Amino acid sequence: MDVDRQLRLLTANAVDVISVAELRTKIERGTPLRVKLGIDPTASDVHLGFAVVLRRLRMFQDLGHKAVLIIGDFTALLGDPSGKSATRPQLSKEEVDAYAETYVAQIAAILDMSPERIEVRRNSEWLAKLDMQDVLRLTSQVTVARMLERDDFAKRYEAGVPISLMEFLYPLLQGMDSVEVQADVELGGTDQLFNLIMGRHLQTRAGQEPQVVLTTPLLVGLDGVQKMSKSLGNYVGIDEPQNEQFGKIMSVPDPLLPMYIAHATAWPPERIEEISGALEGGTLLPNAAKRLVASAVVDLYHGDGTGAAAEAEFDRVHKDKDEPTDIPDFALPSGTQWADALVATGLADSKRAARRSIAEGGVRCDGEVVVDGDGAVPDATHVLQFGRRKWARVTVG
RNA sequence: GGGUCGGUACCCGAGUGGCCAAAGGGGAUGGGCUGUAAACCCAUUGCGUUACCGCUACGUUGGUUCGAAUCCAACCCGGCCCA
Repeated sequence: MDVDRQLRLLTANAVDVISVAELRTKIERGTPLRVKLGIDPTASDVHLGFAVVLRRLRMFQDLGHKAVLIIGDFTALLGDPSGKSATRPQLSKEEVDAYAETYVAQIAAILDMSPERIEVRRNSEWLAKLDMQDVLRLTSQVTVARMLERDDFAKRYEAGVPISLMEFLYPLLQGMDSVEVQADVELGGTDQLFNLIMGRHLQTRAGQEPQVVLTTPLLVGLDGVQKMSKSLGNYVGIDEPQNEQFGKIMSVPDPLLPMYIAHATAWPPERIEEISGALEGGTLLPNAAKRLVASAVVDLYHGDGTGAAAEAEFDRVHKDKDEPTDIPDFALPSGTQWADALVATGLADSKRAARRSIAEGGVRCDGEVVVDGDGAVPDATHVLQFGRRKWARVTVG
């Protein structure tokens, strides 16, 4: 593929590219680039937000370049402060190992895992060996003023929120990774910009050609405000059931649509422009656009055709107000009270919460609003609905 | 190291002896409207079979008191200023 087309595909919808000229030069050499992506094994679910940068890496792979995946098993022990306005809890080695394993398994759904296209490394490999002298040499390469330029640090410092000295080490260690694997390019979310640039700085100091830095946007989560993350619960996991994914995407606030169109799917740039253009021009309604995105995402992670099935199910439940097809079953002893049944099926968090919802008319049994909060569920099989979205089938007796 | 201010529920934050499971806001949940969007309106928001009853909870531990988030002591953690 010619260089211009490669550049277009690789940089489309990216936020920062430092720099396009450097990237062009590297591509023109014709040798496969080593494209680094660091993953922080501190959570177990890969979601659409992280998929953004993974898809970008996949694109590099498809164009003949080599992915260098760094599992930050050592840095995870420090806790990356990025984007958090607080120090992240440190994890034990065992936790990190467990997360790393499930992570890599899920990543395989997006990346090309064939050995000639990917190299997976753990940064404990080299970081664990550093002695105090190495660390001192490393810290001497960056000034405090430079560190405080980092947006996150600057804000926290300004706000009087604690910043531990250890956190200053994080960008340095991540930069060391780039030196160690001799990265040509490093990818990351926009919150990683500072760390990525640190890689350039350290590589230059080490006499290497600096890596090109390419950042992708942070996908905003379902709440419409904060970046998608597992801990905020505003995410769509790539592992989630198709109906779940479809429904979640349908609940994305409209203003986020252009972002989801551009980054949640694997559409080529032309298709993205076409759809976002239609949306902007008013020839495509938000609801319809959202359906396209939702369907495309489901197809992407569950196989072609599954998006249409999920859409049909969605209409069945939300348009025709029918029961979903995949309601979980539970068996309960005769005489179980409503509140206990709601807790036992996981629909309610506590009996108090269950009672509250019953009192508010938020619980239905076989389509009828449950009124008698103190009574028992009659013997038989019933379909319970809690709120609009939670369902359970119970067989009592 | 010294001085000073502070640590309250998911988050922010009020509360300085009983009327405090703890104001207010955010978030979340349920309901209405709707396109499982937004905006808006109503309600709820520690747990326990209703409860003005019990339990748990205001950094930790111990103490004073009939009674403590509130007073005392020690300790732990943090911000700011000085060194």
